[in-house]
Amino acid sequence: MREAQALAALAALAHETRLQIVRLLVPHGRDGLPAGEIGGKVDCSASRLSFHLSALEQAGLIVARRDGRRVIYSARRRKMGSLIGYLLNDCCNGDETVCNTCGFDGPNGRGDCRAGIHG
Amino acid sequence: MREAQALAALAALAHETRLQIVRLLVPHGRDGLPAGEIGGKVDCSASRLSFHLSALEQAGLIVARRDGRRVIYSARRRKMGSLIGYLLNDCCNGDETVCNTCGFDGPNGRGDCRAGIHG
DNA sequence: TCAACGTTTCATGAGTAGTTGAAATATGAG
DNA sequence: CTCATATTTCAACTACTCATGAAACGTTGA
Repeated sequence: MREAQALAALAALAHETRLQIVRLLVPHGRDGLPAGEIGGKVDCSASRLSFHLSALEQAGLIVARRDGRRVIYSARRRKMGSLIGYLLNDCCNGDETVCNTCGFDGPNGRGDCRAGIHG
Repeated sequence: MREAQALAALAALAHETRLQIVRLLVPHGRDGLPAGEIGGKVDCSASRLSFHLSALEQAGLIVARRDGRRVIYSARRRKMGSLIGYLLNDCCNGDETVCNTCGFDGPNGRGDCRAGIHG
């Protein structure tokens, strides 16, 4: 990921509602959620929600598709991964302290990443 | 890391100059760099630099100490790690696609993290 | 104490992002 | 076609962030 993209993604995530939206969408994977349902969970007006969804889409973090009269949004998880990769590698240069602190706990349990990286 | 902290950190990083500063400081670890030297590398006026350094410090991403008439700034690498951990775990729920894409390449080479996490 | 250096603070103005409510658009049902 | 639903767009306003240059602050050395 390039710096410009990373900056756009960071700016998009640096807002409470938008971060909530991403957190909500990631677990739903490709299926995503319709805008209305997202609005019900993050508690904001339709126009505000649309604004934030548009901001996230422009930053490449989510993608929209139409399903009948609803619009389904889903997280672009590779983009999120790229952003995190940028922070780890380009920004922090794979620094050991940074890596050791990220305390990853994926499907195989906390510490997997830490153990794998720096032996 | 809590959401509020993560939001503050993301907002701080979502600026070209400030991202550059962090990138510059991380490799210097605890030793850090004096403000003037940072200013020389990121090419901005002294007052602007001071503003950005202050923003990063308030977000907890860097820390300042005085050394004579100079002020030395260093990256708080654990904070960066915590932010990345927040993005991976709290925000993305340890999602496999996200993790696989982060393409970590720490000291032991690209792919360590990927291999370690999801078998 | 004085002058020089390194850095921060302040006041100001410009630009950008965020919120709101109303109106507009797009789709599906009757 | 008309109506209801789902979502987006628009205009207006507020609030915040950013940049600039001048002034102030703290430290060192003469």
